[in-house]
Amino acid sequence: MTLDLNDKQIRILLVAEKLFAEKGFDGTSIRNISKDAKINIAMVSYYFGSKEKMLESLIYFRTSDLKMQLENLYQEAIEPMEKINKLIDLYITRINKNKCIYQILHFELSNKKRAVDIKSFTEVKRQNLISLEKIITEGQEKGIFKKDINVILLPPTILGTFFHFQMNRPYFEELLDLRTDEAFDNYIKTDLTKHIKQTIKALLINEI
Amino acid sequence: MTLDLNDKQIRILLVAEKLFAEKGFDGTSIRNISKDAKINIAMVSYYFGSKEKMLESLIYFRTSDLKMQLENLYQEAIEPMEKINKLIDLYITRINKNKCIYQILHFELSNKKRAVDIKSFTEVKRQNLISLEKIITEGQEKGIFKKDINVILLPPTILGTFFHFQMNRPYFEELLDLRTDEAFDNYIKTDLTKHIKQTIKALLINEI
DNA sequence: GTTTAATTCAAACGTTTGTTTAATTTTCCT
DNA sequence: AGGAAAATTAAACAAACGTTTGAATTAAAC
Repeated sequence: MTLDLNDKQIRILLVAEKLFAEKGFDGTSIRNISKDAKINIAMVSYYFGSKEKMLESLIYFRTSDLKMQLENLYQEAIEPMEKINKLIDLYITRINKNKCIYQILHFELSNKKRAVDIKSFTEVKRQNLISLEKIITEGQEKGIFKKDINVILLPPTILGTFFHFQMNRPYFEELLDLRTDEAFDNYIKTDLTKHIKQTIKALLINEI
Repeated sequence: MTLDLNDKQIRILLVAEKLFAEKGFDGTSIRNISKDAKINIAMVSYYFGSKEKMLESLIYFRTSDLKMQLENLYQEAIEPMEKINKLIDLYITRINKNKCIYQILHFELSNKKRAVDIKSFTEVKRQNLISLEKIITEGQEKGIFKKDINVILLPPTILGTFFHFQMNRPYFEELLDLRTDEAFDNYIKTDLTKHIKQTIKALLINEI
């Protein structure tokens, strides 16, 4: 699958991304999108074929470049624990920068109504897992990490903790008194990131 | 807020719960629900007033009894670490038994389109946090848990890990070769639960 | 048994939905 | 400049949406 999108197509996708994230795919009409993007309602069908195909284009547009990021990380000449920390930073920064598409994916992945093509995204996850496994093995061979680690369940803990915090934003905003966007983002960058790093580190090095 | 639901109303809610979880609130029509529940389409408006009010009734119906469960746990005469393990078991069993409503809540909590009344659910979360804080303090006073623990971020790690695993079910089904519902549920009850318990234990007792 | 209230139903309501049409405008190439 | 291709438009399409209506049926009360 390849995408060759012009400026106008990208503008439509950006508006659609925002609205899908806010109101869901079914909760957003083509008329909503065309109004915000200041285009005619026929343009969506003209450029993408249909509303669903536009969603597929959007997902591919936002996830296809993810592939290479973790592979590069493995090649860096730093300690395994440092790689893990960088990996967590990378995940949080990346997802925080692309909240909308991950919000959409989060819903669409568990939606039985549409069989939207997310093979490309699954492939990304598989690749990332392989990179993570390599880092863990490296750390084990150096005697830094302990032996029995369920690598498959590490991403759910890293991503799950972060997503859960994002999904319940209003609740944590009030609980932690984070009234501005800046305060909330800052808490993620400091306390939440620190918590996740601590959690994973504890899992990797402490014998229990 | 109180609810006095008759058998037919509950039957409607159960069908709605299933469909909302599968296809989303906006992705499910009243006609879908009435067909599956074998009732006339007018009955939803007749009993609940509107589709949105039905959602509110459903959320209240499913979450109002949650309140007391954790309070009892704190009172039990067992070690703090054992209480934490029981708490994790309780969360996983409870959510696993009520997958549908948590799937719905997960989406509705972050949906800007509807301002559905979830105050009752927020209150449940607050109460649970207080119970958890009491357990942690008890463990710290006994010298079992370490001092600086970010209690607020423990539920996101417990619940987030579990939800992330549930939300990406098709991916993990293939990755872990869990082809039947039984195999999947069994993996949750054994490996995933063990992983979460290990994670939290490592956070509570290991100095880093 | 009659009356009153609650329930159920088919039909219709006015909107909104995603998509298509056909005419028009703009862009690009020679 | 002229003609083919691409882009844009308003209008219309049938289908689906949530909700309401008013008559028919059942249940409850006296």
